[in-house]
Amino acid sequence: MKKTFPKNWQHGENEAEIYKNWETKGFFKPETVEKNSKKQETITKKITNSKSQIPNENEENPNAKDQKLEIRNLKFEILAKPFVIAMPPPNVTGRLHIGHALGTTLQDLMTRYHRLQGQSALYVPGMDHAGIATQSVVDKYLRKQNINKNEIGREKFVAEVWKWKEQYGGTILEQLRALGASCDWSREKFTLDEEMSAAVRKAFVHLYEKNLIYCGEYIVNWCPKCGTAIADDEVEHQTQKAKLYFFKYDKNFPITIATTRPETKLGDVAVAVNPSDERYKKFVGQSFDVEIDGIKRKIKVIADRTVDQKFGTGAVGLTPAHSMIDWRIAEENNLPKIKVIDEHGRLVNVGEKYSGLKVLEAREKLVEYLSSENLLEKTEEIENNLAICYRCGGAIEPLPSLQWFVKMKPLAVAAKEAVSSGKIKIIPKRFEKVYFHWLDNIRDWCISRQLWWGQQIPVFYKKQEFEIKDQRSKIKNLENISDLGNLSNLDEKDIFVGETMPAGGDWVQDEDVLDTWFSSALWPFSTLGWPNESSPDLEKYFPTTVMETGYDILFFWVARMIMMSLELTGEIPFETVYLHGLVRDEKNRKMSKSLGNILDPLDLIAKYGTDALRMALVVGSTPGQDLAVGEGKIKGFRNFTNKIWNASRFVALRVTDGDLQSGELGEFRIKNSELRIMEGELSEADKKILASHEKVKASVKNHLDKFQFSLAGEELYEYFWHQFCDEYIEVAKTQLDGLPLRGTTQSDSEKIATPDGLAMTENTKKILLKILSESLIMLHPFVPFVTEAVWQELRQFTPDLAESIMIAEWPQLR
RNA sequence: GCAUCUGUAGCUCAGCGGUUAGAGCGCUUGAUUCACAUUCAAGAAGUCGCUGGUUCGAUUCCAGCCAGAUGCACCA
Repeated sequence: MKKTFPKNWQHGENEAEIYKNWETKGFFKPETVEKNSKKQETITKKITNSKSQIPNENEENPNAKDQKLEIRNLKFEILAKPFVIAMPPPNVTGRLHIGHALGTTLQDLMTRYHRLQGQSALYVPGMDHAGIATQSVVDKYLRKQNINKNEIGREKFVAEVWKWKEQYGGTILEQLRALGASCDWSREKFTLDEEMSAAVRKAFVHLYEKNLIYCGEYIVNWCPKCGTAIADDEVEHQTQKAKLYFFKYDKNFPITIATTRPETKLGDVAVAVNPSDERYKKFVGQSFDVEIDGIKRKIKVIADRTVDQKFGTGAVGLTPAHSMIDWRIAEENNLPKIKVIDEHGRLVNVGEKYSGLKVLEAREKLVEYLSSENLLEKTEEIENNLAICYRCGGAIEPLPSLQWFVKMKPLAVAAKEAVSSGKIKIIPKRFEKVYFHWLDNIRDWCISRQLWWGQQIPVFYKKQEFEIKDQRSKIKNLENISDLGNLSNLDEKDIFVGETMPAGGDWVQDEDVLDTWFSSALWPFSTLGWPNESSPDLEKYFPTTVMETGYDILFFWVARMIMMSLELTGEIPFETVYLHGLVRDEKNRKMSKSLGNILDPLDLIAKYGTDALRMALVVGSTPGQDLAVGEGKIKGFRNFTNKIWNASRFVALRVTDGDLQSGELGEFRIKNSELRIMEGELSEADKKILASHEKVKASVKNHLDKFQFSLAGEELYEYFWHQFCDEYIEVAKTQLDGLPLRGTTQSDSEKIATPDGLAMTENTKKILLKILSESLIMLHPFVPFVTEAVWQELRQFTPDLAESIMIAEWPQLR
C-alpha cells in the first residue's frame, strides 16, 4: 500500500521514531558517516598509501615521527579536520530546562552542520556526578526512608548513591535525545566512571609533583549546612538588612568599633584604622589587654590604608580567622589568628559561657552583656551583602581549615596566553576581558570537599593514632604549618601521594573528595582517553573544536579546562569558546518558580515539536546576550515547520503527478536523476529563484562558519517561506500547467503536446526538487526532524538522495 | 569601588558609516473549495535613550550624561 502525505506535519507521531532510526543506523557515530562518505574513501586510500611508505618504526628512522605528523595533517587537509564538541555534562540529578535546550540545540546545530560538510563530526555526551548536589539529593531521598547516612557509613552511602544514579540519574540524557542531539552515545561518559577517575588521580599526582597542589590551613569559605569547604566562585552574595553594633571591648579600651557580627569579636586580635585618620593616630602601634565578658585578648592597634574612615567609627576590629580581608591584614602584620567558630557553626575557644553556642545565640548573649555593661553605644540599620552557598543558599562562615589547594597563578599565566595569542577564541570577544580580569585576580583554588560522593583525594597515610587531618599537616609541600598538636611521631615516609594505594602496611586514604569541577576541568580530554597517550580518539579528536556553554560558567569551568589542558596535555582543549546567554521569559524576566514563568522544554516539545523549539531558541540568540522566549515565538516556528512539510508535500505530489487531495504520490519520475536544469528554458521567475538560492547558500554557509546561527536561521526562514513558497511555488503552479489535470488517469497521448510546455513543466519540476532538497539540507541543522521526514518522502521517487538527510552532502556553490 | 552589557515599531529583538531603518508576534483591512487557516495579499505603526564631537554624510564611530541589567571586589 502506498503511503500518503498527510496535510500537516505530525511531530508527535514521528520525532521519536526518526531519532531511533538515526541511532540504530549509527549516524551519530563519526565512523559510520566516514564509511558512507565518498570523500572519505579517497582520503582513507591516500592515507593508507602514505602509511605503506612509512618505514617500520622499529627501524631507526629519524623521519618516522615527522611522517606520522604529515599524515595527520594530510588527513585534516583533504578530509577536512574532524569537528568535535564535548557536551557540557549536565548534573546527574538534573532535569532538562530551557537553558539545556538552548545549549544542546546550538551544539547539535554545529555538529550537524559540520557533518553535512563531510567532516568527521563527533559530539561526546556525558554527565557530571555533581558532588554536593547529588549527595544532598540522595541524602534527602534516604532520609525519607529513615536511613541516616552517618549510621550506615561512607561505603554503604556511596553504594546507595550509585544505586540511585543507576535508577534515576541520567533521565536528563534521555531528555536530550528528545531535543534531537546527535551525540555518539557509544562514547558516553560519566565524571565518576573508573576511566574518568583514573584521569583525575593522574592529574592530581602530576600537579602535586610539580608543586602545583599543596595542603595548608587557610581561611576558606565554609558552608555549615553542606558541611564542606567551597571555592571562592561557589559563593554568592545577597543584599540584606543588618544591624551594625557600635561598642568597646571593655571600659579601658579607648576606641569604639562597629560590626554586624559582634560574636566574632571574641576572636579579635587587633583594631585597624586608616593611617591618615587623625582621631586614632596616637594609638597606632599600642597594644591593650582587654577582657570581653571574661575572655582575655590582646588587641593591637594597627594602620591599614584599606580602612574606610567614614564607615562606622573608622576603626575595624580585626578577626583574622573569620574574615577574608582580616586574614590578609593579619598575615601582613604578623598577628595571631584565633578560631572562635568551628565547622558546625558553633563557638569554640571562648570560655564556658560561649563555647558550644550557635552563632546567633552567642551574638544575643554578647549584646546583652555589652549593653548591661554600658559598652554598647548604639546600633544602626544598614544594608550589606551576605555570602551564601551557591548550592544550598545557606550563610557562608569563613574559617581557617586544613584543605587542599591548587596554585593558580602559574596556571593562569599560560591560560591567559592561550587566549591573548589567539590560539583560543572566545565568542563574543568581550568575554576575553572578563576572562583576563578573573585570571589576573585569581586566588588559589580550594579543591578538597568534606563529602563522600566524588573522587577521593589520592593521598595515603600510614595508619596511626593521629587523625588524618593531623597527618595531612606533615605533607611535604604544606604551605602553612599550624600548631595542630602532637605530630612528632609522624614521618614523611608515612605519607604517600600516588594513583594507587601503596602495597603492604596499613594505609588509609585521605577522607576528602575533590571538587566536582576538578574532574570537569579534564572533560575535553579525559572523555577521549587521556591519560592514555595511545588512545586513538585522543589522537584523532583532540584538541576539540568548539566549547559551547553558558557565560555563567566561564570561570567555574571554561577557564579551568584551559588551565588543566595546557598543564596536563600541553595543548589547548578547544579552539573556540562560544558562550550563549540566559534564556528569559517573553517579558525578559528571569525564569523562576516563584514567578511561575518557567517554560518546560518537554511540554513545549510535546505541544509544538522539537524543531519549533530549536528554531525559536536559535533565532534571536546572539552570543553572550540573554534571550527572551515566549510561547508565541515557538508557535510561530511550529507554523514554519508545517510550512516546510506542506511545501514539500506540494512539490512531491506535483513532481510525481500525484493527488493533492488524498496526498497519494503519482507514478511520474524525472528521468534525469541528476536534476540537470535546462538553462535555455528558464523563465524570469526561475532565474530569480535560482539566483536567490545561490545567494542564500553562500550567505548561510558564511553565517554558520562565523557562528552567526541566528542570522543563518532567519535568512533561511525568510528565503524558504517568502521567496520559495510565497513567490516561486505560486508561479510554479502556472508553469507546471503544461501538463494534464492533476490526479487524472489520462494517457500520454492526451497530454498537451507543445514541446515548450513540456520542457517548461519538466524544468519547473527539476527546479522545485533542486531548491527543495538543497534547502532541506541547509535547514536540517536547525530543524532536523521535519527535514528528515520530508527527505524520506522525497526518496520514494528520487532514489539518488542519500539514505538520510543527516549524511547528505551540503549543497555546493555553483 | 572596578568593569561589562543593553537602550531601535505596542511587545521581543535583528541590523548598519551611505537611497525610503528591518523581522517575528500583536494590530487594521481584505481573500479563500485550487499544498498549508499552522494559509495568502495589502496596510498602519519608529525623533534608532539624551547631548555634544568626528565626517560630505551618524541609528551605526568617539566622548559625556540618563535609564535598566550583569560580573568582580568589598561589605568591618
